[in-house]
Amino acid sequence: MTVRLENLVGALAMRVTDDIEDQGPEILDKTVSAPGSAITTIALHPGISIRWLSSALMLSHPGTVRLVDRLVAAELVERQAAQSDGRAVSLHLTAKGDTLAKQLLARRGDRIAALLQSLSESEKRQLEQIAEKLLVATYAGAATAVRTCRWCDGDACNDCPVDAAMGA
Amino acid sequence: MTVRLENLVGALAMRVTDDIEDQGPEILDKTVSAPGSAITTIALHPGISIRWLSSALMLSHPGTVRLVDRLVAAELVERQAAQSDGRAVSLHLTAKGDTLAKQLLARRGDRIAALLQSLSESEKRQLEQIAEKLLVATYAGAATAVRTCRWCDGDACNDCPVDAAMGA
DNA sequence: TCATTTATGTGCATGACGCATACAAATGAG
DNA sequence: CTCATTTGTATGCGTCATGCACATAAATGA
Repeated sequence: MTVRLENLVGALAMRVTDDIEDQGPEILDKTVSAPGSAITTIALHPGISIRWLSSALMLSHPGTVRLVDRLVAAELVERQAAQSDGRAVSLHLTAKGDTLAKQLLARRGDRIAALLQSLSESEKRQLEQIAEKLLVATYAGAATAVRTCRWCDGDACNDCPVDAAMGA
Repeated sequence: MTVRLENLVGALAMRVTDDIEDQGPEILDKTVSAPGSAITTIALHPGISIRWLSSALMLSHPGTVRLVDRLVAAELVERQAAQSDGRAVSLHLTAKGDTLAKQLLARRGDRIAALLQSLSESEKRQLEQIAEKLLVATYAGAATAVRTCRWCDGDACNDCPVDAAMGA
């Protein structure tokens, strides 16, 4: 039985997620949200492998290979050889990709900030504590953490609760 | 410049949205999240037209027609003639569709409840107030409201802040 | 009455995706 | 050290969801 709080949280979460993801079509050509998530995930984890990227995007392995193909063709991403493992691919953003990542993250921050504008300072402090607590409670392994953080802004992620839970 | 609070809220929102949408593949065959959103949207707005459904799902009009075709073929949805407008289609769930909607919403509620479990009673009250305030602040017309509420549980939506903003 | 707008449906082409498979590198047992 | 197994990546192939352009039907208004 769903109670009111749960329902409001669900609705609000979708609203925020929409605000974040709907900018893909605006900046990228007209593709879906996956390319945006890929760009920001690579920005957050330079050198990430295709395998980890696929789990961040909840995409099949071949699907991720093809997505990276498209990003490479768009000159946003480069495949490099991983140092430790000869099979693995080390994904990095090009200068163009880095610019795009900054745009995506800046717009994400702007939109969330606009949404939170109506809160008082005390409400903001409450929300920050609650969000932090929930992110820690939701931690369930590195794979889900990489997925949860796929649109995170590394510069704003000081004292990341997910990282903290990961270390524990 | 994204601050920590904004980043945490964004990450948490994606986490909750994932929890809600990822059940599509589990219950429906193996389609994406759109069918689930369609089912719950029709459950919340019986008799909704294809046009409004398309704006709730952010899908093109032809894409929505095809999606409804699939749902009708799966015996989850029925097309009925709208009473006031001879062109419009009035979408309703079949008994099978209604059962599925209840399953989807129940699981959604369970997952969000599990997430919120770690909060104290006072934190839950704080979060409910904040979520309500943000949903009101984010209201931007009926189209976005239908979209924001596309996964809402009507039974849990007493005193819906979005409806209230819509009336104002 | 008729032109315009609105709601829905269809032909067509594209493109993203998953499955099965292939290949290359690492790992481990003997 | 050799070879079977596992792991990471890439490709052939088919499927299916999607959008665009267009068609049809009903409502609206001059």
